[in-house]
Amino acid sequence: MEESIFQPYIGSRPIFKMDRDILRPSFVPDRLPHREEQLDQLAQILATALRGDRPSNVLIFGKTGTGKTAVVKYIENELKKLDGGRAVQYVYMNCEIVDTPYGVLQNVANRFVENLSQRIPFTGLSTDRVYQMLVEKLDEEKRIVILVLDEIDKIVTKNGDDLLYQLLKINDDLTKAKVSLIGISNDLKFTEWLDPRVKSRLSDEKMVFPPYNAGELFDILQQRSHKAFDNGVAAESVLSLIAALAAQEHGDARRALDLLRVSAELAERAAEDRITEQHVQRAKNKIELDTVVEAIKSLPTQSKLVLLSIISNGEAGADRMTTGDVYGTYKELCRKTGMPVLTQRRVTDLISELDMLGLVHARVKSYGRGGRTKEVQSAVPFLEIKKVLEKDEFLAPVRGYRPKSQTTLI
DNA sequence: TCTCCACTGGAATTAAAGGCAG
DNA sequence: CTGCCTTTAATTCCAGTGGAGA
Ligand SMILES: Nc1ncnc2c1ncn2[C@@H]1O[C@H](COP(=O)(O)OP(=O)(O)O)[C@@H](O)[C@H]1O
Repeated sequence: MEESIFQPYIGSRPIFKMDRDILRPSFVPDRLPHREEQLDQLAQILATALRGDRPSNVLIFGKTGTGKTAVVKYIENELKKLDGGRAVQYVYMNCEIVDTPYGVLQNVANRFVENLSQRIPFTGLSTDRVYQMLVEKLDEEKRIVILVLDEIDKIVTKNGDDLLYQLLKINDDLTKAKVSLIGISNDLKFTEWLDPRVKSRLSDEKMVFPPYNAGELFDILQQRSHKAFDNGVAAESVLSLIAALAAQEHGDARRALDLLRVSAELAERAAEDRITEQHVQRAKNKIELDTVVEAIKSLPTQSKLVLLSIISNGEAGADRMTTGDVYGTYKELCRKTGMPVLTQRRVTDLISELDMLGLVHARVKSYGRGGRTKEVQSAVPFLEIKKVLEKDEFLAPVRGYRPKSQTTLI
């Protein structure tokens, strides 16, 4: 083989076979260990569709990586195999990505539009109008539509349950077609946000996906690694380690598979012929840092300013601070960067968002006479994150910034 | 019990993007 | 083409609420 500048990076000959796709989250294996019950239950519910009747609506609960999406997709594939006439159609919608009523209706309707020129635009129309177009499209044929709303809690907490109310009674407006809803939620308590009528209609059937324990994760990993690697690449001891680590993370199978994939990539890059426990540990660190770095890169500038304020204060020796302290530093950073200064009300919300992303810790605390406020603390390593933040061109003017000594810091 | 410093919920505003009727 | 309307995201404005130390 010719010498090329890419040589060191492409790994001229693979040390071991690895089928990356098999380890990706989008891959649906032909067997889902430890989800037999759920598969059965869902199959039973949806089998109705094959007889031409509308299946019950289903509400599925479970933390991330408990196999909810995998089970739904699996049944979708099975159903398609049996349904020759294509009278049953699946529509999958992730409400974390499409999180507005208009967006959901528009996207669903567009699945049924083949003619590009007739696609519904992403803005401009009224929501009612889009709903009407959706109804028309659906009713063009006799069919059963199974609408899967993943992360359904996201759209409810953000926009209320009006959209769900509308979708649940869409069958009243349809004559030929019938629609069933499958809602998938991470949050067991999200039904508290729902109108009781919406709640009962949506949850004709309820399913709960418990987190996997280490043993179950091990089985899942073993099944996948059999497919993805040659024998011996991923030893049982390595798989148990990964399973144990993922079990600590609320039994997240996605985490486990990510760990396995990244470990394998590290092993491959080091030109070793098997995955070692060291690779796993390194993979864990890499994934953790990568996730945080990605989250920060995609933050809007204002959030970056708030985060930088928190980090700078922390660096200056005040690990824990109040909202007021953050806001003080934030205002100064805005001045130096020429960015507009948002109100403290808004900054409070931005801090809460950073907390949700796990980038900072924030909890409300009362200091008696000192008032009641959030106690804020950075949750990310100062140096690395500062480097990432400072790559933002808007933050260029404050590279190397140190806050003025603030006596009020806790 | 008083009071401090924000938290927090909600309404209102603003600006962007874009369809549609005249 | 113009003016008007819709949705959405981000933000401001307003004001009631509250935990606990002095
Ligand atoms: N029982 C299982 N057997 C094999 N793979 C599984 C199983 N449960 C989950 N997975 C895999 O774990 C990953 C995450 O699962 P997913 O269904 O997307 O989780 P959720 O939707 O609950 O967040 C996917 O790659 C999926 O294939």
